[in-house]
Amino acid sequence: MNAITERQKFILALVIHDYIESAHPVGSKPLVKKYNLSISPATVRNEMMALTEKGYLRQPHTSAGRVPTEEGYRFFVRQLMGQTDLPATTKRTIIHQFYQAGQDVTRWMRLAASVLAHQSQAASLVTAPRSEQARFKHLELISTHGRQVLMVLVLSGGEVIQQMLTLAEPASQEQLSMVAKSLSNLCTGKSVDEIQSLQTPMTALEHDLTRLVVDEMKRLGRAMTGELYRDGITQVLAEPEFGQVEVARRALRILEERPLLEDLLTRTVLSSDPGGVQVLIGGEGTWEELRDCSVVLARYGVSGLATGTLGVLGPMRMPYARTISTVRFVAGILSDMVEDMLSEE
Amino acid sequence: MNAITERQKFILALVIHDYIESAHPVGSKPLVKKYNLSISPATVRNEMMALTEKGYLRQPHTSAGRVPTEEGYRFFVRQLMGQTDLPATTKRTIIHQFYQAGQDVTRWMRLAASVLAHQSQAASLVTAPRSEQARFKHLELISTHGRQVLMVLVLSGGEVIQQMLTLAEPASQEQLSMVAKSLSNLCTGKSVDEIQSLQTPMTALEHDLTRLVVDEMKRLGRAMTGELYRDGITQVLAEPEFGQVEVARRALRILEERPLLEDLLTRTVLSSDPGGVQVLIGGEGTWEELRDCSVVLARYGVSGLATGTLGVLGPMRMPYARTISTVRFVAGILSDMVEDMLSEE
DNA sequence: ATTAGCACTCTCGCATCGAGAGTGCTAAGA
DNA sequence: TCTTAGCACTCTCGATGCGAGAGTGCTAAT
Repeated sequence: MNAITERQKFILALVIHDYIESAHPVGSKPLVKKYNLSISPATVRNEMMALTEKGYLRQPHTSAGRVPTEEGYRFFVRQLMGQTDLPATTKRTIIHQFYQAGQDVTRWMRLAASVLAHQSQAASLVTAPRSEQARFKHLELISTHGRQVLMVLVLSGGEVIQQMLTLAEPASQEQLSMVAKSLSNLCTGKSVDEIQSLQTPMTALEHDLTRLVVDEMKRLGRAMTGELYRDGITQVLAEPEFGQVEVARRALRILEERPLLEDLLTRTVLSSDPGGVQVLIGGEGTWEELRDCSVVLARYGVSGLATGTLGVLGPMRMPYARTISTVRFVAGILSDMVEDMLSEE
Repeated sequence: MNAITERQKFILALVIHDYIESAHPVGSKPLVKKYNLSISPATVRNEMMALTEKGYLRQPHTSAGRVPTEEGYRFFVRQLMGQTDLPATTKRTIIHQFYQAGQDVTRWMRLAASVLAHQSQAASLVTAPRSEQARFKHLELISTHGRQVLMVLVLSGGEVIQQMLTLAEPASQEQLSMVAKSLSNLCTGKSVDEIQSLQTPMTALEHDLTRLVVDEMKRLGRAMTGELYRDGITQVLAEPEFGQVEVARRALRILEERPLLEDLLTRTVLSSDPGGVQVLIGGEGTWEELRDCSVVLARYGVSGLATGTLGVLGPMRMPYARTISTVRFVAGILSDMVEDMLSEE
């Protein structure tokens, strides 16, 4: 009984399209006029009533136009919105920018955040790629002064960990290089667990260093997300729905406070595979902070080896088609780059 | 003729104090009552009139209380505000947190931003320490796959630059280590210019690598500020003066858009020595974006070797005494840490 | 020099009102 | 049965007016 007719779908799509564009409740008469519909406002009104009953539209007050509900947006995103793609020229520009950023992961991240923010006119978030099970790649010990040593640990995902440490006994750079080399040979390609259970005989120094390496690898493993890169915070403040500062504040908190953000990511894309795009509309009953917002998230990288998250936060009235294709496109670029990086190594 | 009397100073200080606390224009009668003044409201009014003529106070409209002008705040900060210091317990807590962060520069930065934001209830900004004239410290070449090599370049300020590069000819890890070692010996302690003008005979590979090293060091030198760390953006949105989103947006842009920020830093603290705290009140006629804000900035680190900037952005109605002492304190901690790092190396 | 008294001014909240927009319903037409 | 013209109704929004309250500036007395 509750099946939605084709015409209703059409009108729903129009209403959403118009509302996304204008941010004003959509009335029947202007809608007919604007899109040159061959049906009368009265008919549109009837259909709107039906859509309101089905829960896809609502009216802010008795006599105002219609506004999409969260359910309406969801239906739109799932079934009505065509699979669009970014214009070829836009794509080329973006790819060119990434190309110029060279091999510098930090610059990729910043650039990705910037591109997402500008393309979607919203706030963006990118987390640096991380290996779920990082593998040891290289260890370097650099003598600095007295017993102070700079340890540089390189992992398979490209992560570089630097840590100052103080030796029990002074050691020359030659000795340190020897130790680093032998440990590198021993551990290369091994995971934390494998290194931890090594039974090879070692000197005291080697033993201590191994412990340190294991500790650092574990510490990195515990951090759920890598470094965060954000952009477009001020952009999103320009949206009319954030005219009330409390609304903006509530939404932006989720980008600023790590625990909130990690909760969100953990319960959505963190476990998903790279490729798919997830759309969260209006907090989905779970995230009070996102009540008035939508979030488009995707995971990028190579599953099981090195992955990261990227996404966009904007008002619920968001140009979904464009945003989703942007997110998908940027995720694809970053995935390619991570892949390149891994295959090169 | 325009000398300000002691009593006027006293009243000005009271008005500012009260306004900072309440965010409401301060009237003569409530002021007398609240602070149990031994003079009458009428006298206070006369003094307020004088202060208004001198440009330290103004009235939002004919019949409202007084509000401090930018000039008023400046006078207050320069001459009226006593040198306060953070409570000892607060200091201890902060120091403890830094102590726990170990030697990880990234964690220092994040922590510094967080402490600044929470202590001053405003938005904070910290830039990573950078060497003005970075010196070469160590070079490492790590063979990864085929002709792909990961170059790790360590500079005196502690900066680590990683860059993937592709060799013209394949080379073994042994060969690479040899080259890295000889170049390290050659360049250690040298500045870009010195490396660039080296006349030592080299192999083609060494020559190419030297060029790369020089390029990277120059690139880093061009970037005026290191990585940025921000916090407290949502905190500052809670301040009543940012109830108008456009006001908040205007102010926050300066934190988000690098060019704006670099302009601000360049023309204020970037050339100053670590230690001093600079207070910018209401844009000082130069920064339109900061019209309604104040910024407290300081430089930290070791002059000429490695320095960074930190600061706080909040409404003009800001608890200056507390904010300034917080900024000074955190700058001191970071300076100590940078100093330690440098002396250890 | 200080202060009590007072008239004056301006904001703010509240109620009122009319215009405008858009609806829901009804009844007529295809 | 579906569509549509017509119409009364509802609700928002901006303008207007008004009274209360707060705080000032001035004057005159101490």
